Amino acid sequence: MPRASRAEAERHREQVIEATARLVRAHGVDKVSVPQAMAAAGLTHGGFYRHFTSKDDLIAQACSAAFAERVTALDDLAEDDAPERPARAVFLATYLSGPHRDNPALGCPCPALAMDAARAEPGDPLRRAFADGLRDLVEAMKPLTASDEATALVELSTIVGALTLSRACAGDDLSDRILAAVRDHLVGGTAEDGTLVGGTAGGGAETA
Amino acid sequence: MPRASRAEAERHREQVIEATARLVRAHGVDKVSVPQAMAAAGLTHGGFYRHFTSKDDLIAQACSAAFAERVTALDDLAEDDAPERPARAVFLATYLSGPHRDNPALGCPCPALAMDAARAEPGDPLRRAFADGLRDLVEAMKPLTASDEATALVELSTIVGALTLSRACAGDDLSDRILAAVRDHLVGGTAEDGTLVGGTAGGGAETA
DNA sequence: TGTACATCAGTGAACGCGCGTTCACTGATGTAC
DNA sequence: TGTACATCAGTGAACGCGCGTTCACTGATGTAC
Repeated sequence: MPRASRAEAERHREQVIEATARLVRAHGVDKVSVPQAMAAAGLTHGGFYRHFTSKDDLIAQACSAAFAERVTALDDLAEDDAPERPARAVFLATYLSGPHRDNPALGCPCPALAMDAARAEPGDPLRRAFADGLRDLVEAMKPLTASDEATALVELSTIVGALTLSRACAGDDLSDRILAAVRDHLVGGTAEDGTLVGGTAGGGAETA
Repeated sequence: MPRASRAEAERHREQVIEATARLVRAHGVDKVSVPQAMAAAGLTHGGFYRHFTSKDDLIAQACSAAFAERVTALDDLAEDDAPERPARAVFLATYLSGPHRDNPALGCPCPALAMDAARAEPGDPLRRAFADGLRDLVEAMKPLTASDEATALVELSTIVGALTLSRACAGDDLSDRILAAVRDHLVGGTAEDGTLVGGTAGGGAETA
């Protein structure tokens, strides 16, 4: 493959970013290599620097792509809001589900990338990408939870912490108990919004 | 230093574990090398395998040490409980403080190590060390929050998520707003336990 | 529309580096008498 | 208590490996006429 057309090259660039957005959520920033990311688009590593200025550059773009993907999903969810199937309850139950815990690659970038972002140097583009993405995600959550930023931040903190901890002890009884406890707390009996989602049963789709 | 006494060797082992417990919380499992960990006890890397069977072994022991350190701190805090200075409020305000956000090395292992544990292979001793440590930490929290496991899990999830996110966007306005929102939510006006800790002011000690 | 040529997407070998781990060696410690 | 010797904590060089990055090269694409 000695020379691709501009359209092909642009498609390759997008494939690399999308694949990295998945790989990085599943395995962490340090465990995704340039050769791996390029291979995901069927390319060898040599051409990497025609698309990106550095590995850090790619990682930051992958982080932004992951947040953008989630914001779109949240916007779609908010549009499908209905009294018998409140978007907030659907969002929380899906977020706090076994499938979301077990499939970080397509899940929320907050639990997956927050510590990588926290450990990035001040000049690392990942820091800005994460902060900007987080801000967008909080904005997208407001219509679902309440219009108040503080409430959205508390609710996001709660579900991010729950998913983070449940992933860390996956395979242990405690993992499911964490998800169930937080699900009950947020969408169970005493939630501000009345919802139809009640008990401690698991399940839910892969993304939210 | 060709041959240390057994007592010295044991002290070296403990120094390596303690130093690694700090390094690993600050920089992550992948960023702490065997030479670094040994250097923290004034040793070269060659003698590493007289103390540990592998790097994974050291990391797991460091994780356990970090949890043990925190459980001790929590037990001490519970003993100092007083009506005018409720241990729960002290714990939460300290946990959700700027100093705790900015000093992961001596802080809670949950936000610092959860994703490293989540990404460890099933056979990796870090997974078991984290799950066991988490269980101990939840037990130690019960006397502070409520005697109910579910409540402790919800509260822990909330503060772990808040610290994780605030670290990821440290340097940005949003970082302080996350900590303030969750602090107000948990120890502010509507908290189940009445407390004396009220507003949105920052501060607090380094550990809790 | 057809030809000549510059552009540049992708290749694959090479670089220097730090990693986890191994090993022959040193010499003080710990022990047996 | 004093001596002889085995033990073993720590040293430092070496291993194979994969990493991020660079670079000379290839040849189809895109463009100028």
